[in-house]
Amino acid sequence: MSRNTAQRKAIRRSLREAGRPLSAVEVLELAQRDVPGLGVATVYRTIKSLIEEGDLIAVPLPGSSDRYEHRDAALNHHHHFICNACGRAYDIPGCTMGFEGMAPPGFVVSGRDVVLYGVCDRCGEAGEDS
Amino acid sequence: MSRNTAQRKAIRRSLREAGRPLSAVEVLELAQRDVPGLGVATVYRTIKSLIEEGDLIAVPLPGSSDRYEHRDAALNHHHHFICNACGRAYDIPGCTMGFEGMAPPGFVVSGRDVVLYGVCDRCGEAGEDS
DNA sequence: CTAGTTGCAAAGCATTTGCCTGTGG
DNA sequence: CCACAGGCAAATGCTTTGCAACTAG
Repeated sequence: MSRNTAQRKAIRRSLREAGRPLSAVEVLELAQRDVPGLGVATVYRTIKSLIEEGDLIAVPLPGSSDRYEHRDAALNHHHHFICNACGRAYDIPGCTMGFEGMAPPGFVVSGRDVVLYGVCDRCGEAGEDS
Repeated sequence: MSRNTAQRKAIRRSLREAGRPLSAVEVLELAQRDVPGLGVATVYRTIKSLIEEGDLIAVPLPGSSDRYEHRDAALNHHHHFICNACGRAYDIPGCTMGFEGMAPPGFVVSGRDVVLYGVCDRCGEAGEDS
């Protein structure tokens, strides 16, 4: 069913090699290196089908558009980091718990999202010349 | 500079009485009880000016549009809960920490968002007739 | 009186869909 | 060959903005 076209290959490769969750635009830009004529619609359509196939998961973040990463990366439960300088998202390994009991009575907790904000290593380096 | 119009009063009142963070549409619907002709644009504009005045804060949530709540409500640091059934957002009192050390070396953490998902008390009751 | 405020409608953005051409298998 | 995939452009949904009429102070 999936026809393994050049564009699909480029999109998969971008996500695989990024090592962090990518936004649709980031995927587009990376994949366009392989397939210059690639359009946004194709990126969105391919991402959606990859999610349906179970290869990719969507990472919703507060205040910014969804990122996407390989299911494998999400298997070991982790949280995310957003750089206030460059806006990139990163994975943070490790699972924190103890939230389930925080909810008021009558509320049933079934999941959680933890997002840290700050400055990433790359942006930290760049601004160190104080 | 703020002219204390009927619509502004209605919007402030909705947010004050809700007791939880409201989306723009929720504000609109509540405020329209007082001012039937109220338009969305006014809600967004008023919310923005209330934020600039420091009365309101925006609450960005993963995967859904921003909610807004009184600054006072946000003063005692807290997290948020989103009901998977009705989509409403709630405040959860209490501050969890110990995240700052989780970031990889080179990453500086300056803030965090914790969002819990599940079923709220209202929706829990409704579905209890099993 | 008159600058800030409002409602409406149009403009922006990011994402989605329709449609017709292109192509992998 | 031909159904799926892709590119373009139009359509969406949410938020913002332009503008002329309106009103609080």
